[in-house]
Amino acid sequence: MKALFKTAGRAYKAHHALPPDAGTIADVNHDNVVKTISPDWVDGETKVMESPADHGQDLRLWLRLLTCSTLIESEIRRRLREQFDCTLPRFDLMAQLERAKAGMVLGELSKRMMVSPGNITALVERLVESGHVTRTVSAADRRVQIIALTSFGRAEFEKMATAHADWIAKLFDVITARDGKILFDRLGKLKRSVVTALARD
Amino acid sequence: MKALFKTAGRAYKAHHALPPDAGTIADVNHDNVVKTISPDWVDGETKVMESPADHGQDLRLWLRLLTCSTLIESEIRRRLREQFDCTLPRFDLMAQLERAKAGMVLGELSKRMMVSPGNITALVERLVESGHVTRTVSAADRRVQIIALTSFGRAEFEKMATAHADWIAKLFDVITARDGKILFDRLGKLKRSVVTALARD
DNA sequence: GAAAACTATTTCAAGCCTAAAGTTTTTTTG
DNA sequence: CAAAAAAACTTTAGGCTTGAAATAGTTTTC
Repeated sequence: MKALFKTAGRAYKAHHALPPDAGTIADVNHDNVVKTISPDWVDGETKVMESPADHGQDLRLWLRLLTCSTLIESEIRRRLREQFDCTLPRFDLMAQLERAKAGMVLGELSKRMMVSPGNITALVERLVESGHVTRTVSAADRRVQIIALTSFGRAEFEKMATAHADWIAKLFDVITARDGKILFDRLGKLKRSVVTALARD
Repeated sequence: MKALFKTAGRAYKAHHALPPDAGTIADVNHDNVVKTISPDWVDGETKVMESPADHGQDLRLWLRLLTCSTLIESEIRRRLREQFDCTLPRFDLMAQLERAKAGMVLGELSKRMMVSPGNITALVERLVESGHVTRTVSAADRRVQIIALTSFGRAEFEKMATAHADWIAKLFDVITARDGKILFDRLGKLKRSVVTALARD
């Protein structure tokens, strides 16, 4: 595949730090940061706690959630880049295609990946260039493009998917099955809460 | 502030779909997608379940976690853009600065926000241009730049922070305090698991 | 005190991502 | 059927992000 791009992953990243999940965002990566933290934080948190309806609890939960997913996501991006010279969006796109034997329409890819159509255009273009996918104009409807994995693309993806599953398993190593179940369950509730709130518009 | 940029938020986005958190990633945003889903998915999940050490459970948990945070994050980006013509990175940077009365060194910002230094350079540049922050070369060490909120920046930030806390509270509305506590707690465990795994390198 | 090592920041190339404004093709409607 | 509407993409401008290389200033070492 020979270096399609110079960089692309985000090795750092983990925005959002509003009331900073007490000592936890910072202490995760830079030991020397912690000492500078305590006094400000108390203020920040106190302030938040005083707002109506206990927003503080929700905010802290949100920040911790974000910290977790960013931490994991960054690591996966880094490994995909270092070990496979691949980005997460490329991996995701191939993951979608893997289960669509007959290929998938560009718009469908966009919907499933929850990214804008214009984004997919360029992403697919690069994947075509590197020989991972093909793009065919549909005979039935000439507006439509069908994207499918090449056998090379499929082979590459299998390698990455195996490694990926392994990385996740190792990262989640210490979590007991029971806690995993609880998390999964409560995150489901959270998702429903968010979706419900979003629907109220 | 008059339109600093044309776009910037990601209204969609929510990559990763490896074994697709059954019916949940897709059904969240595009009603018409659901019908195309069922058969592929079962296969996907079955396959994953068969892998050693029950990676499937971890993978599903990871995907659900990612779905949740992406969902919330996208919405926040969207609202920041629509209601305040601001991006999440800008908001985050100001949030960091808000609790640093005397300003903060660029490198410190980079560490706290967990993004690369080169990124902060441009972000700060734009915030200086729009009058939200100031950038001063330190007298003690001329390599160092001290970034601080202007009073305008502070005022703008306060408005956004208030709205932001409110958005989160509304999104988390349905979650009981008890479930919130459980989530917060287990996410703490998860974070420790991840950090531990990352340290083993 | 000069050379070497280290630190803070900027610059660069390239990919990611969005919203909005086109383009082309198909479907709907009067 | 022809005009209008809708659908599937592509294009464009512009912000975000990284890793690596370069710049400039400070500290350490001999």
